Amino acid sequence: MSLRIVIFDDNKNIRDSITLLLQTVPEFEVAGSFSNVLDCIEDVRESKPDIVLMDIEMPGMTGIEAVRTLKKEFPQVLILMQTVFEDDDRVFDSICAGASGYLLKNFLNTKLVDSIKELQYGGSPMSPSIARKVFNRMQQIPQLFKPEEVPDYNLTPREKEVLGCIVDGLSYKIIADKLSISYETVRSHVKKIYEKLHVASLTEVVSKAMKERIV
Amino acid sequence: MSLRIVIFDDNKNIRDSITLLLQTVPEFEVAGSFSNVLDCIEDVRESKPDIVLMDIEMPGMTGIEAVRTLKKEFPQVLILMQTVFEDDDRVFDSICAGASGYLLKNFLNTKLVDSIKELQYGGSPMSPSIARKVFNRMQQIPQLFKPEEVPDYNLTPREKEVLGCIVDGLSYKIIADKLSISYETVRSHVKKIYEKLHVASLTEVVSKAMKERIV
DNA sequence: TTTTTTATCACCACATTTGGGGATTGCAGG
DNA sequence: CCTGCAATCCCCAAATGTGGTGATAAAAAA
Repeated sequence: MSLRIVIFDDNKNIRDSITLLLQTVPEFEVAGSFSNVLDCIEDVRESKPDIVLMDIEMPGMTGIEAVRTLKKEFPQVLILMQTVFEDDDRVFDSICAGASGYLLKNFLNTKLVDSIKELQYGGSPMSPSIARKVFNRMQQIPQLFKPEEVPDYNLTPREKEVLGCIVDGLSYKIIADKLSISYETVRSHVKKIYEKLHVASLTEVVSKAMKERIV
Repeated sequence: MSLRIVIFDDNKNIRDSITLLLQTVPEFEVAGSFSNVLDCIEDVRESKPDIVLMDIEMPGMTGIEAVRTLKKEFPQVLILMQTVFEDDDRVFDSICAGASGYLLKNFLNTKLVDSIKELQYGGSPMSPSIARKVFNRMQQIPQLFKPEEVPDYNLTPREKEVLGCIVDGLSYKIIADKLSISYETVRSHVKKIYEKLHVASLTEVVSKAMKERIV
């Protein structure tokens, strides 16, 4: 049983060379090839692909928008981004839009066929630098991935309140005013917070509090 | 120049076979091989590896804990998880702990050498099913990965560098030291940052920078 | 009931940051 | 060539934050 593939890319040369490349694999079938994604829903409805190769930079609508659209209409279709861009925005946008793989174009010749097979068998092929970006991003936002481990530091309610003000960038004086307590009291709370968070400056407090989403 | 690799795995057979496998590659050097991670800091300090292969299931301390520990002490060391587990918890825990790759053991023989090379050249090798998991997870939490509007504030490279240090909680003195510039220069940069971000204190800088993901 | 924790306040000495001025170099664009 | 700007450095005075060592009253836990 053959694997139906369609290509969206505004560059005819690329479409053609991809087509040629894919035709060297018996079980692949290029079911369509389009220069823009304006009618992508119709195109996909008619060509019934298993896998879509999607460029990002295209006239009219971007490939990323098209991914969003297609995934809503055809959730089972696997989409492989193939593009020259590797800025974070476009990479993560594509993934969040529903792409299942992200291949940089300089890897096209050597990796495209393998990547498509990997997609088919439940993988998510990416170029190495993309994979690293993904890892880094996941490490930057740890609390999203392990909602379990939210350190508590057992701050008291009042301390949390003060902490909130600090994170908002308020000075001790203003905090004292806002909470209707004395400057020295604010200081006391801050000292406790320092102890409990194991830090030694306001900037560290803000940084730690935001990273670990205590606020 | 050779690449130093150490292995943590409680199974001697596996350690030995990995060692044999790696020895077939001239530029690889197995700098150590340990059956547990209880002394991993010491082990790594002494063997000075570029890359650590880490099993998860080990007596005493898990490989995931070890990753966290090692990454704190030796941020530059790249860690490749190599394990039989592919439940979401352990996969994402490992990544968030600081691993730079995740290889299932049934891929060891065929992929280990390639994966290590990929790590070295800035990639993050994963077994296909792991990659798919990662994509799925990122798609589940889209709004947090979506790079909404990321205001730029046109900070200069140097200013961004200083900003990074501030967010890390460093004081002007330390920053000056770290960037090998004078205290007064740091101040100049900070003044500029204040202007550009429209803030008036370090805490506001940290807060704003983290909220808007400038860093 | 006694002890601990929480929230409040105070003082001193020291460190760090902030706001206000300037200055020099070197580089890129008009 | 001149202008603008990034990056480097300097000084002073004032504001703000930090570390240490207290204290008191009320509430919660033991």
